[in-house]
Amino acid sequence: MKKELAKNYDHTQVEDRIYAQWQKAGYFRAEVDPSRLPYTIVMPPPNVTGELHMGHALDATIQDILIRFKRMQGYSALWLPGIDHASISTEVKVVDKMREEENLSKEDVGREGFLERAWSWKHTYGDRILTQIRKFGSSCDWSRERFTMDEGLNRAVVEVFVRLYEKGLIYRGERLINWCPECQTTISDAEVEHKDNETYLYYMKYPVKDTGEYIHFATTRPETCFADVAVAVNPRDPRLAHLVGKTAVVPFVNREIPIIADEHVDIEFGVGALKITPGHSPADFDIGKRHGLPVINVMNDDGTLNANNAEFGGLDRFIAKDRIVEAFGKLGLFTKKERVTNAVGTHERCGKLVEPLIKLQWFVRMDELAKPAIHAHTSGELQVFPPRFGKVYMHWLENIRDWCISRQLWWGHRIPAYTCASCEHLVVARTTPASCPLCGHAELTQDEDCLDTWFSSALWPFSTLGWPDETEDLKYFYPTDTLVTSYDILFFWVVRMVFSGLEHMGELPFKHVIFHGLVRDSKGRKMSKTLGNGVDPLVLINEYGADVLRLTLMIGSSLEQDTRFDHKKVETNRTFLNKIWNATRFILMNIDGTAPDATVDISRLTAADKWILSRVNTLTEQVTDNLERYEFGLALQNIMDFIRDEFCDWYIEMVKPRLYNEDDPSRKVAVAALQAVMINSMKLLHPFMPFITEEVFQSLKSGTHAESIMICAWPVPQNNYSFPREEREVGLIKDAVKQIRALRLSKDVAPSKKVSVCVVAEKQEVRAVFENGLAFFTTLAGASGVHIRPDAEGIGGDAVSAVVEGAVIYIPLDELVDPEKEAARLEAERVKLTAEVARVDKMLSNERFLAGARPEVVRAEEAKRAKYSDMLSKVEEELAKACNR
RNA sequence: GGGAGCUUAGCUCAGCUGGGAGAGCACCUGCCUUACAAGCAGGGGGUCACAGGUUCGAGCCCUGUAGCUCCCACCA
Repeated sequence: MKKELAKNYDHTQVEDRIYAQWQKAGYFRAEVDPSRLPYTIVMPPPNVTGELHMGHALDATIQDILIRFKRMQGYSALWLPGIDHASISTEVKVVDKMREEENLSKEDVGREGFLERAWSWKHTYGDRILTQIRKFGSSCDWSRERFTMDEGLNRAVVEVFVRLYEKGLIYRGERLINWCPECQTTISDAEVEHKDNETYLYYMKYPVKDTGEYIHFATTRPETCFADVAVAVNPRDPRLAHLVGKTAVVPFVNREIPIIADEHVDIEFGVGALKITPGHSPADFDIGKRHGLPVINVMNDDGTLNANNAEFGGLDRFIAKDRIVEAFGKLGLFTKKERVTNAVGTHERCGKLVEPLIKLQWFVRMDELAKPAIHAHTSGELQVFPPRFGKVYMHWLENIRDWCISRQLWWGHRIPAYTCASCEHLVVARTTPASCPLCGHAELTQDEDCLDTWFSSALWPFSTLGWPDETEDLKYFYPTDTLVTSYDILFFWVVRMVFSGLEHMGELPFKHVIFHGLVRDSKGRKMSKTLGNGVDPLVLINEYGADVLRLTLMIGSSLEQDTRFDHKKVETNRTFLNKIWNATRFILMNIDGTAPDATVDISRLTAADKWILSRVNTLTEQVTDNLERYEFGLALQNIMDFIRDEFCDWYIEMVKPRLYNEDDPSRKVAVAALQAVMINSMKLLHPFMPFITEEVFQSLKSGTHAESIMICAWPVPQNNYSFPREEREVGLIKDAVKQIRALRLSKDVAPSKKVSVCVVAEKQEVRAVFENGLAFFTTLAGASGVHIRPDAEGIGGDAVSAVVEGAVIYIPLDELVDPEKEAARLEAERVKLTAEVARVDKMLSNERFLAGARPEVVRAEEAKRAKYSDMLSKVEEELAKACNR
């Protein structure tokens, strides 16, 4: 029975069905198997907040390529999937939803009511995201799926918190933190995005007590005036030296503040004096500490000024700025303002201005934790791809500051700290203490705050494997092998996983980190909601299938660069799938009755068979090597080029006559070779395009094959399928066929018209090659009556000629031949070859080249010299003949 | 202020330790050849940003310049 396939590939008939089969067969499940090596990737958990975007698709594609590749290589390959609770983003979304749908606020529903709604959000959107990841074709081990807030991970979080606290690496303190008035929570330094802001620099002055003088200063933040505790000048500034030690007076609140000297002040800037506001500026906070100055807070959590602002209390910070300047002006204390751009901190989630505020918060002490993470990179133990990101990693760790981890949120891991209601003793504990260890009082209240989302993500590579329990999974799969992520979360996540892994596991969480670029739109812009230029990967999958999406993301890409996503590319990439599909159809049409076993009888192989099998060998080597080096784009290019340019365009065309002739003794071997080459190509392509390769494999496989391509062994090059001689010979025949085709077209010979061809080669072995490939002139070049001869005797001026290595090809075309044009064509060829020969000669006569270049390079150049000189002399002969006509 | 990346065909981009400039799209010519018109055959098109340097040899290494992009950063 011949199998028949539809003429065009239709992913809708394939992808979901195959994914379900894989899942049912349990191929995604990674077993703890001491007889095999583990290969582990933990998926960067997508936020439960939203939809998946192209970045996720790229991320998942790279990881799936690696996992499928390693799985086929025989590793026990685990790709552990999961979702992140995304504390702040989710909380904001749930709050919005609650307000819109129920007209309720957090305060209305309370902590319990809120968490109930948040969990229901998680279930709805979490499930949706996981369904979407499946659509990508991701071969995750779903039996090990985790959520950053599930019970096991909560245990890990509490354990880590307690351990770090007991080691003194977590502390609670009043520090200047970044406060987001919009989201009503603290955020870490990493979450602050500096943006250039057009604003004014205000020139103002305070009266200096008992002198009648004023001290001038310039500031961009007049609204924090009432938090000023000093005015500073540079100690080396002669203009203002006489004021140091005197006292200035802040109007309205009439606070007396010292005029101090500090190196930090830039003499050149403004008027060379700086108002010191430790409560609202990180730089000023440090200066204040140096001089033992007090800290005053003038702002409320919602961004309005508080009661420390005299009559300005209650005003919003932006309104207050103008009012205060106005009021200063009335007192003659404001002189001028000028336009200036300065960098302001914004919250990377909501984009709103962040306020530095003093608050009592929890911090992770970073200096000790950073050291081993720095060492891991300098020692080469942790490898980063592309390597330049290593520098970014180092720079950040070397300049790291303590990490503020507490958030004024409800959705997240609650801080395991308890305060005694009686003696106010602070207890950090794994479980709620029954009573105060200090005074025995039974009533303790837990800290209201939650932890930064990244605190739990930082533990992901080991918490997901069962830590703090010493599970079998943890012992076998940790440390993981490769982490794949986008470079924009290097600081948030990668660095924190590294130091957490080193601290709690004593081992790096992964050996390699791969950073890929961002997926941008066709114009190179970042995809974003506000621009509305985002592309939904699921829409594309519905229309074109996941294979095409994956192909589009990977082809012609490198890790170095962001990639542009263009819908047009998707459309053209689809044709490659169709190519594969039709090659398969062709093979199936020629497999009749019992499908032959794909093992090939070497003794019956023709030169063409040997050539293509040898090429598969080389391809296998290239693809494997490129995958090992994370050169995904190159590996994919290798396969595509092979399938299109060599297998389809040449080999299939070459074997057609054998297939169409039922009596051809080499027919069976051709079918077997077709099948073997196709199956091998599909194996190499499978990590990139899992669905179509499986579908093709299922159509072509015979009894001796595995039941799924997913569990096939990765191809390895085999010496007995390496045929360098046939590669050269078929190469020569291809050259000859191409020359004939080009000649025909240039002479406007109708495709249907047969031309007779005469091949002249003086060497017997060259003639043998052409004798062997005689049929190809007929079938591939439209030749009739091909003659192969040792000399050109009797070939007259009515023929056009072309030169290949070792032979001249003549086509008698009678009246179509224009001697002048022939001469011009040959002359152009002669010029080209002369240049080539000269170039190669120069190299080969250079002793320093012979001494310095690699031997294979020298050999290649020598081969070129032989080839080109031969062709050049033949072209010269033909040219002479043409000119004599 | 510090650092990184990019600049290759009209467009989008590859080019892996230096060794005859590539792909896809677009364009031109000819073909519905029984796997595929979502196709086949053939073709045109590039001082590899610029200027120096190292080298027998540079798109690739070094220095500098220009333009674009990004990251980090407590000059108010």
